[in-house]
Amino acid sequence: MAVVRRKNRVAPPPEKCPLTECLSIIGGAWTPNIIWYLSVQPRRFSELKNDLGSISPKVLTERLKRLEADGVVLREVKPTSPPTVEYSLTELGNELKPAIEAIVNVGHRLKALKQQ
Amino acid sequence: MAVVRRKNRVAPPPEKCPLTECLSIIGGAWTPNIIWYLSVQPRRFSELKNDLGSISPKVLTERLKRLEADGVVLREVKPTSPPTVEYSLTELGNELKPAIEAIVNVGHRLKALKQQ
DNA sequence: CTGTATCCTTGGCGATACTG
DNA sequence: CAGTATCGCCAAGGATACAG
Repeated sequence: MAVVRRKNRVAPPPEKCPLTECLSIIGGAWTPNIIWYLSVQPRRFSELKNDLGSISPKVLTERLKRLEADGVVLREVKPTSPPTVEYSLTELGNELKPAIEAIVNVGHRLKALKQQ
Repeated sequence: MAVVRRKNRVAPPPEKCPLTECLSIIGGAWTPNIIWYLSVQPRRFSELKNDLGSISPKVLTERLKRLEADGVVLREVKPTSPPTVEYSLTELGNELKPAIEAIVNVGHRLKALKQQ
């Protein structure tokens, strides 16, 4: 007796967690950074490679193909010499920007807090 | 001659990508979902385990310890019988909510677009 | 420049059993 | 209930070389 018991929970989880759809797109190493750089301006393969530092071309190709298949990134071959390829965000890709920016904002705040 | 060359890029990448800080916290399997559920209400270990479905206790422990060390999650042992432990978001943890919600919103939109 | 093709490593994660 | 302790896997990612 006199056992203290916790109150029963009233609310079950309010909604099955709906993160999966979006995370399946922006998940994976480098992907958020790629979207971040493309959100600033369209960029070429080698420009992205430089932006990202140590990414291997294989992985960059993989990510870009995936993003293109998801309708997030547009790939355009320019008739220049030598041929160049320009990657940009599609309209759908731009919908990801608020999410990325929210992450960036929190990143800044966390960094600030840590330095205190 | 008459070689078509692309215009030089004016702007270099505007800012070193600032995603790392935040992604090091919400990155990793299950982590965003844990924050998502905790953002609704404080929850116990086994409640989270149920919420998350197939997560193993080992991984859940790992994640919670990490989040606690990052100052994102608060762990409180309640003097009940049997002893229970309640996890909740700290003030810092609440700062992650906008990012999570942005991801959720995009997830919904992507899902809607795919179904068309 | 823009990728492919191969090979190899690692650590994140799952499964299971067990403890206080 | 709330976790540890072990074991093992395998797929994501890195390194490198090569091709159109």
